[in-house]
Amino acid sequence: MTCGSEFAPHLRSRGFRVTTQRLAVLHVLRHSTKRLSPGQVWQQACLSLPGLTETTVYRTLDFLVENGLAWRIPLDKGHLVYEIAGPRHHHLICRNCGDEMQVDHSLVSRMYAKLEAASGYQLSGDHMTLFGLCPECQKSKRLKGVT
Amino acid sequence: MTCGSEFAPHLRSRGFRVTTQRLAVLHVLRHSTKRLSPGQVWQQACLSLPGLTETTVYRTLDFLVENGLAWRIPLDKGHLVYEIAGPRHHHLICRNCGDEMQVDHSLVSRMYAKLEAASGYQLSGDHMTLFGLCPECQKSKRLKGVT
DNA sequence: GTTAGTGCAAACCATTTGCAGAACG
DNA sequence: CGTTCTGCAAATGGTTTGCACTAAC
Repeated sequence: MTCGSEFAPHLRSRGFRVTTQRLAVLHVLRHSTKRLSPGQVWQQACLSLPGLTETTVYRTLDFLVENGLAWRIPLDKGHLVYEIAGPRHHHLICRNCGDEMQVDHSLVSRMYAKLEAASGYQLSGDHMTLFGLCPECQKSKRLKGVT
Repeated sequence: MTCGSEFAPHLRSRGFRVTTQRLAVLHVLRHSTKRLSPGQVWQQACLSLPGLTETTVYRTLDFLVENGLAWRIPLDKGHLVYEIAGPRHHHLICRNCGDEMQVDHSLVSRMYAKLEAASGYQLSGDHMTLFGLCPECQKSKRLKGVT
């Protein structure tokens, strides 16, 4: 559970307490290459902090999202995954093999501008997750109708 | 419960049965200006078909999504809403007042192409929902930190 | 010492499942 | 008539809540 120096000031400066539970959850998110469900965060955080409660993980994740330290992303069937906040990017997920790929925000920033101009909305820093078929699965076709 | 003539052929031609329950759910989706949660679909469908079960609504919605007659969209906190399938478009939702606005797919089609070119992925006909502040709520600022 | 934050256990609620009966074709 | 689909009721499982206790500051 390193990461204390990375996140503690951010928390303290806003009047929040720096607890081992929060650091454990932050540590897991910070070092995961994948986005994680609450259950997965809990399992992994338990390794460094045995006894950690699932309840606390839920509360901590909500807390981190509200304070801009983590992002919450709803996947296709409503399941939520969490990711450490950082440079803005988006994800493509393969409907067939589940592969996840990151794409830089620069690829879509023009579209954001276009949408704002057309709608008058001021868009949030939303994370987008789009679904499709990865290059490998396109080759090995003969799928059950997934598009 | 009109809509029979609109959807029945599509169902029958694929070997599915045309039931009053399916037509009732389709009717609700077809005539709603908003996207609806399963519970909302159930409530409204019950008006035209008393006795309809929530279970059946869930099964029907899944069925419709799998067969391309409806779209399932996960909102920010993982709650699912459903919408009748139709010409491709996307939604902007105001984080403050909840207002929903449609935007045409043409505004984002170039981005889809760019992403496919950059990633090698073949993207699905995904529906995007982005969040932000609608013009009205931008004016009446003094919000609780929503962005 | 105060108060925010946590653990525990119970409650919650939307969704899913098994099975017997209804109704579509 | 055979099979798909529905209703019912119970189970499920992820998430939330209340409250007493712990620990950060």
